[in-house]
Amino acid sequence: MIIRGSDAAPISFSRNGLSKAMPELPEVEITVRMLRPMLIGRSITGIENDWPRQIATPEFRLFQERISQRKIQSLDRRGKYIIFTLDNDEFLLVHLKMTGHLSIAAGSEKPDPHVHTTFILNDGDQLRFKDVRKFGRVYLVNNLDEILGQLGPEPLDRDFTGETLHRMLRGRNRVLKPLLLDQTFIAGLGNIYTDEALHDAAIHPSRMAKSLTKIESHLLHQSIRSILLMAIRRNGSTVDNFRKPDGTPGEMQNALKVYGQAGADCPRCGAPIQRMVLGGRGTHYCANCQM
DNA sequence: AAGAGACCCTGGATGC
DNA sequence: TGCATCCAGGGTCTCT
Repeated sequence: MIIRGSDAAPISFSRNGLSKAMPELPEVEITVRMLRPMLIGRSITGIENDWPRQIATPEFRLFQERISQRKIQSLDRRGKYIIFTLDNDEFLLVHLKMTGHLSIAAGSEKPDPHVHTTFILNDGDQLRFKDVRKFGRVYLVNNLDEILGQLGPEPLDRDFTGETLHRMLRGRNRVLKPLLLDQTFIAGLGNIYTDEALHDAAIHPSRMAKSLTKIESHLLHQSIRSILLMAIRRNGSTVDNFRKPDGTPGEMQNALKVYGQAGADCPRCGAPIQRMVLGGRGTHYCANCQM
């Protein structure tokens, strides 16, 4: 199931005790929505690349050959992947990871030094993939399952209900926070919105998945959906670095209640927000009202 | 099935 | 003040 949608915003906090953040489902969705009307129907006539490892598959020369002269038929999202459907039934996939960013620029415009892959479009404009940390990857495949086959359900899909989540959590002997970050469990959640959803549902991140009651599972389901939808409505979170494809920031960062808020008052109960490391990831929560 | 650790990479923070 | 070094940060893969 592919989500027909919009554009993305990675987040990035400066170093004062906070953290860097990356594009999660809402930011990828925003990116897709913004790029879609600008790209559908246009052709890729060539590619420039100064860091071939950004092309995950196939090998660069083959990639170059296969992408050339391809027309973009549609633009979609699945989890945190951006999917370009090409006119030869191949798919160009982009994962922004932490600092990736896609934008369209005139060919005459001087590129940012962190742009490593540039798709030349038929009218001279360019689709630029900028990525400071070089974690992001580009894939060209003829079978989507090759890359997306293992992804879990889409949290905003109609089929993903509270009952679904309850069934998925039941019997899972795993700590909740790392499980929610596992893309094969649910596709699209990242560190920021997982912390926010758990806080919203008043559930402690270190609870075991199987310990959630049916009511708690339904609450968490509702929180995951409402947090993601709010983030999409607010054009994603921008802290420091993140920009939408048109260069403007998102607004969701102003609505974050726990992520990056260590030491601040919990908006619900006033107790200080804590930070701990769970599954190797910074985790923000309120020890007083998340049970 | 679950979890720990490594790896990818950069730039801001820290130490000297 | 300037330079060198350290390490956070998220997703994925490998190994146990």
